[in-house]
Amino acid sequence: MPYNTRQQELILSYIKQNASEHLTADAIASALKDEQVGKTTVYRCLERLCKQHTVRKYILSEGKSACYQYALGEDCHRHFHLKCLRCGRLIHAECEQLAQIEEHICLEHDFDIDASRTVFYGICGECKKNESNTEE
Amino acid sequence: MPYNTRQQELILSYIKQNASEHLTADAIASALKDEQVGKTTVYRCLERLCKQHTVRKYILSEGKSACYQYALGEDCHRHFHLKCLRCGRLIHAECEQLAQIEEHICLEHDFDIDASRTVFYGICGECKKNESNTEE
DNA sequence: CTAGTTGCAAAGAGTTTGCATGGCG
DNA sequence: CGCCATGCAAACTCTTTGCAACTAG
Repeated sequence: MPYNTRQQELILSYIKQNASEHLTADAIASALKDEQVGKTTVYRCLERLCKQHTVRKYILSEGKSACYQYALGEDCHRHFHLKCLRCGRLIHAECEQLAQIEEHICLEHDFDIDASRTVFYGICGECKKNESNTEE
Repeated sequence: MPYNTRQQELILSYIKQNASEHLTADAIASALKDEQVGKTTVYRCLERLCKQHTVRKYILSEGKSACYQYALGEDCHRHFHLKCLRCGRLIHAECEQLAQIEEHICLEHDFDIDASRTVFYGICGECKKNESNTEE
């Protein structure tokens, strides 16, 4: 039977307020350091919140921190990540058609995609523009 | 100008011989410990081989070792890769609808996907079947 | 009360780096 | 010979764990 603690409230509240962003455990701990929330607690809370699917965990690149994001009520909210190989920018793509990719691959290829691990690599629009001028 | 060293030959040769498997840096180092190949060298060699696209690096599970696999000569620009997080199997998916994903992301998200770098992570059909019996 | 929660410090795992040595071309 | 490659040890990063103190229900 889970308890309601000050720290847990603060962490969840912070994640909700920043639902549009990817937050690392470290970022959350830093943001709440004035409120006296320990880093270990942040990790343990996030683990709990993930288990109950309140928060989604993304592993965007190896060795780097995992990212967390508030999982809005509707679970059709899965999104994919586009990572630019040139500038390194990470774009979150939320889009109906991308959700269909998941379905297609599941039905036709018998493969359940884990969107939290999957990253599309390529070149973003900005870099495409710059590339036409500046050849590498 | 890269040099040809004994260690590099051994590492590449081992990866080629085990092209059907996903190998961790540690596994490679262990397999070659009799041949006097240091772990640091394995890491640095793999890094080089990845850069020249001779080897592919996979992140199969968070916190765990990355895996490496020999990238066969095949032209991998035309299809996508599905990597099973459970069994490590790599599936090459060639399919008209997947090609449309590329187009969709290019047109709607202004992002040119590099299919040779992009890997979909998830659970394959085989593992899904096994999973229904053995809950984790 | 009593079981879940906290948080410091320390352990851990995987990977990277510093630096002196070794060896390819 | 010059320069890249090697390898040990130590550093590093992110995360988990041990354990005693704390607190919600």
